[in-house]
Parts: sequence; structure tokens; C-alpha cells
Amino acid sequence: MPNSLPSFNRDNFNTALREKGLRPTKQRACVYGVILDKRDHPTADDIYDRVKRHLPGTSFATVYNCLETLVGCDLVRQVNMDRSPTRYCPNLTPHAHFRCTQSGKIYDVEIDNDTLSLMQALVPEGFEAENLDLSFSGTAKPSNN
Amino acid sequence: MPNSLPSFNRDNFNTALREKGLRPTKQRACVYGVILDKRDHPTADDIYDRVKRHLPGTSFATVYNCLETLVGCDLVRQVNMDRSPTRYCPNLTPHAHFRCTQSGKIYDVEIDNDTLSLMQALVPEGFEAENLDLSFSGTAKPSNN
DNA sequence: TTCAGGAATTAGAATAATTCCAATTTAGCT
DNA sequence: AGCTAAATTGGAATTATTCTAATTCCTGAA
Repeated sequence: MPNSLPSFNRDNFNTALREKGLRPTKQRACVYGVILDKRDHPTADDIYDRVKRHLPGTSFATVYNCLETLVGCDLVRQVNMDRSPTRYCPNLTPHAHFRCTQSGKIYDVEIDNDTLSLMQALVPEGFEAENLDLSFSGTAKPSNN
Repeated sequence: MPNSLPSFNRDNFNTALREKGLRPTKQRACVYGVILDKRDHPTADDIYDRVKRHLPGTSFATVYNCLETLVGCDLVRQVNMDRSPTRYCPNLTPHAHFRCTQSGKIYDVEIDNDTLSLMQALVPEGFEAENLDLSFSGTAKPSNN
């Protein structure tokens, strides 16, 4: 029900936007809603299709604008794998991504704190990492589909 | 001197291509040469400019074709960071990349074997990772430029 | 050495994801 | 209700990359 965000997320959403002086519009809520609703790492294209079912007048530009806003407010994360279209993910915990080269599906892979620290420790003196991206590609056994 | 690859790389190059039944053409050698020559993670565009200085007739399509071939022969690696143009890297050892968001420069970051194993161990049962990509972004102190 | 046939290269058109732009609509304040 | 800035809209523009069909180049058999 992307038009009626669960109240927990609705609060998140409102405060995150208001903190930046931005308006919680219905388009933004809807884009956020469809990303929360089906956590399959949709592309902007997928999101556009789903949003149109609820708000038929929505344009592509708006979807991109909303996504940019949501990313800027740390409500969703961008997932870039190789040159394929950017995907969006509402999981904000530290995690990596695994892409099955056969099905194209993307899976979240949890990162434990020890491994996370070791990865962060790779960054040499004199470099300040704000962001870390870890991704795998390969094949998932059919039982995972 | 991309027209005269160092003999070590020249041998690599010839055998890697021949193993796949491909021809070691002068365009392919030149593309490989410029990537070895200045290890600054050039884009296809950069490579095109540099190759043209040696082989003025070279087309963009050829640069892309050659790059695809070299990647397929494991002579160079593609480096994708976010949505920016693909970059190319002759460093074949396991390493991560750090991108300075201020200068746009990309730095190689070595990965020690322990950390590498731990990262590989994140991949859950039932998934077979063929590829691992780790990248950081942030700021590099000026002394690193 | 010549020539046939496949491989590679070429110029330019096409594609796909994303961004830009100028005009319109909307939301929040007085 | 009316003002103003913010948000949305449709369509054009951009950018990296891929495709296509024609040409050129190698290589190896005769």
C-alpha cells in the first residue's frame, strides 16, 4: 500500500524530509512506499511502473527527482553493479550485494562488524573514506530463487 | 611507447590473445600499451585520445572492441564506480579502489589475504561468487595527489 | 605469391539511462 | 484567498556505450 506508508516508515519519512527543509509530497511518499513494499532492488524503470499504478500522472523526471531526494535524506540507498541501471534499496544496515549473473537477481549479504572494520582498515593513511561498497557476482543455486 | 610494448608485457599479450584464438593486432597492442603506460585508470575516452596519437585512424568502436577483448583475455580489469564512465586498470592483483570525490582521482588499495578471505566468507551457502568488487569513496589529503 | 575466407576495424547510426529545461502546478504561510 | 518558493511535468538533450553494414586486413592453404 504505497499510498499509506506503515506509520513507522511514515514518521521516518516525514522527519527525514523536514530536517532538510523538504516537503513530504505524495509522489515522494509513493516512491518510498513502492521501494519498501517489494524489496527486490528495483530500477528507476521498475519504480516508475509501480508508482504509475497509484499516481498515474507521475513522470519519469519526478521518479528520478524523488529518488535523488530519498537518497539524499538517507531513506534509501543506491546500488550500482557494473554498468547496469541503478537499483534502489531500503536496507540501511551495512550490507553487500550479490548479483546472480544468470537470473540478474540481487541479494543482500550481511557484513559482520569484524569484517567491516578490517575492510575499513584497508584505507591508507591520508585517505578519508565516507563510503564503502562491496559487491559480488556469480551464481546462486536455484534453491535461492 | 605503446607501439613497442615492453617485452614482458608483449609476451603476455601475445599468448593471452593466441590462447583464445584472437589476433594480436596493432590496435589491441596500442590500447594495451597506453593502459600500461600511464596507470591513471583512464576512461575509454582518455584511451581513445591517447591511442589516436599513435594510430590516428583508430575509431571509437575499435577502442571499445579492443577493451572488451583485453578484459576478456584478463589483461586489464574494468573499474566501475557509481555511474561514472568505466575505467581500465592493468593491475591484476586483488585490490580495491578509492575515489577522491574532490579530484575524481582513483587510487589502488591493496587487499591483504586475511581480509580477502573474510570478505569471501561473507557469501552465504548456495552462492558461488566469481567476482568481488570493493570500492571506497571519500577525500584524499592533498599530499596524495 | 596469391587468393579465399574469416577476423578486425571503421564511420556513423542507434540505444538506454539519466539529466536538463522551461512551463505549470502545488503546498505552506500570511 | 493570495503569494512565493518548491515540486512536478513532458519533452528535449546528453552521455556512454553498442550495433550495423561496409571495408580492410591477416593467415594459411594451394
